[in-house]
Formats: sequence, structure tokens, C-alpha cells
Amino acid sequence: MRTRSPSSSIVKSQSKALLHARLREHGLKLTHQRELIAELFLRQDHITVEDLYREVAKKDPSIGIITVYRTLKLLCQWELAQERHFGKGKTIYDNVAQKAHHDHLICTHCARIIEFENFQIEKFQEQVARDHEFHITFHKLELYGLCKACRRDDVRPSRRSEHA
Amino acid sequence: MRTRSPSSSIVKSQSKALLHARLREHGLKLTHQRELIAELFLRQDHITVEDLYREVAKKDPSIGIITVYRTLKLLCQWELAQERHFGKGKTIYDNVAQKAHHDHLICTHCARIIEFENFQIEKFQEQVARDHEFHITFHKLELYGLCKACRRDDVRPSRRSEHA
DNA sequence: TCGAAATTGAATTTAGATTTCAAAATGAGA
DNA sequence: TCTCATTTTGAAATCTAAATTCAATTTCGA
Repeated sequence: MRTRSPSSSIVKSQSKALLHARLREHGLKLTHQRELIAELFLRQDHITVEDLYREVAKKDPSIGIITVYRTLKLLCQWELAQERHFGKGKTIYDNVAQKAHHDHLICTHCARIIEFENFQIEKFQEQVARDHEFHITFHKLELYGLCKACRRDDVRPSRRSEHA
Repeated sequence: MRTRSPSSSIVKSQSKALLHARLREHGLKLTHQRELIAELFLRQDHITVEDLYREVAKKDPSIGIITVYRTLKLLCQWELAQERHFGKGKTIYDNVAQKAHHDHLICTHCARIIEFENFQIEKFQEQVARDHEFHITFHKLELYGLCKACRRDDVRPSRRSEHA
């Protein structure tokens, strides 16, 4: 798991304050479970429930995976997290608290996910929306294919073949 | 369910020939189940397994939903269909046999799906891929928000209703 | 037509996610 | 600080889409 640039103690106090504020806003209680789950979640980029649960369990094995589900759901409501569904598998939760929206290049061979931002694309998306009198609240752009490393390995696209 | 412009008899014979060809290529057998499922699938734009199963059952109630799953999976392998996951719910299968790739505007209120194509966006996607030495095989772009009608209704986000 | 091989459908299984509910924790007011 | 209504928790049960298993059936080349 990648670590963010700010030291984790800063992230920790920031995220705790953020969490506390949101909880108060909604008349909810600050439990140590929520605190730990949110802190660990906000420290990384994107994670599955399973993986976050595993991280949480390292610090406090008494916390159940259901609480992880529930807390992530809360974070989504408050737009600190966002659900993402790559394929039919597990849901991935993106940390959207501390950085701008980004899109993904997804390697169908090694499953590596590369993030990118492209202002031009966003601009044309807005144009499309205007053309249809549509109001965009969020978007998802995923480019699937082979990453640099997997192209070099000359892996022939195992099951899925060309399409673009 | 929308009907395509070509008369269904043309679609039927086209899809039958297409299916037959693909089956032969892969040494698979042409069963009347596969024929019916593929024909009904290729006649529309996008559909869930459940809905396609219901359509199939109208013509032949003896066909099981598992066969619909299996046949759609085959169609995906041959790129006549493409899996799509809007949210965490059921998988939607897109009919990609007869038309160019398109992207989607998705209304989070009424669940209406508007298709669009934008050459400029595709161009910049290619640029992004080049920058990362990535080879794109396919992509998914979904713009979520409120459609024209739902904006006008000044609706507050409630439960989402049926597909248009 | 025959028979090997593929396919089918029902039942079972898997896996992610949600619901239920009694017990425990939280926090606002005294 | 203490009390107690309210919220939250964790385990188990449940739900759902989808995959797997397997005996019976169908297909298709010889």
C-alpha cells in the first residue's frame, strides 16, 4: 500500500477532525471503531472492504467486517469515499477526500491501476452534457488494456482480444 | 424494450448466420436454446440476464436462466456482447454487435441511459494512453447526474425507478 | 442411424453485501 | 460525574447474483 506524502500523524489528526465534524453534523456518535476505520481509509488511495478490514484487524481484531461496511457507507454519503465497481468483483472504495477526481487506466493482464487526470477530456464531457441538457454530478472513465510492462512481456491478450 | 430499425426478420437471419459462424469457429454446437437467446439479445440494445431470461421464457419456458448466463458469456467472448456494471446491482449486457462503441449519460434519479459518441474524447484518451505507454483495448465512460426531465422536476434524489 | 462429445437444467454452492437483534457503548442532561 | 435514552456494534442469518456440479439429453460427424 502506497503512503501519502503528508506524515501519517497529520493525516490522522486531519481525518479525525473531519470525521468528528461530519458525525456531529449528522447527530451520530464517534466510536473508536469509526475512528480507526476512517483513519486507515483516509490514509490510502483506494481499497476493498476486505483489505481495509484486514488492516483494521491488525490494530483491533475485535472490529467486525460489518462495521467496516457500514463506516465506508457513511464515508460515501459524506463524499469522503466513492464506490467503484471494476468488473463484477468486489467493490473498491476510492478515497476522494484529499485529492482531485481522477480516472483510471486498468491493465487487464496484471490488474495494475494507473491514475490520471485530463482536463481536456473533462471539458468535452461538459460539452456532451450541455448538448443533452444533462447535469453531471460525477463521472467514471476507465481505459482498459495492457500496461507498459505487460505489453513488453508480449503476452497475447489471453482471453479478451482487441476491440478499439 | 426498444426495437431496432432493421426488420426483425433481417436481424434474425443475420444474427443466426453470425452465431453459426462463431460456433463453428470454436467447434461448438448450435442448439435451439443458443439460437433463441442470441436472436433475442441481438435484437435489442442492452439488457440484464433476468430480463433476457423473461423474454426467452415467453418463447420457450423450458430454457433455464443458467443457459442464458452461459450464452451471454459466450457472446461476450466473441465480442457481440459486453458486460457492464452500473453500480453494484445486476450486470447489464450491451449489444455491441451492430453498432459503434458508445458511452453513457446515466440519470441517477430516473435511471435513464442516454448514449453518446464523442470523437474528441476518444482522441484525448489515446493521448493519455500514449503518455503512459499503455495499449487500450476498450474503455468505459459514464457520466452520472440528472437528465433534462429530472432537472426540471426539481426532484430531490429519491429511490431510482425503472429504466426508460 | 450411431455414438462420442458437448450441452442442458435443476439443484447446490459460492461470495459479496445487507438485515436482524441482543448486548454494549456513547454522550446529553442532571 | 452519573444516568439512561439512543445509537452502535458484532455475530448470525439472510439475500442475491452468479458459478459449479452432474445426470440426462441433444447435437452432429462418420
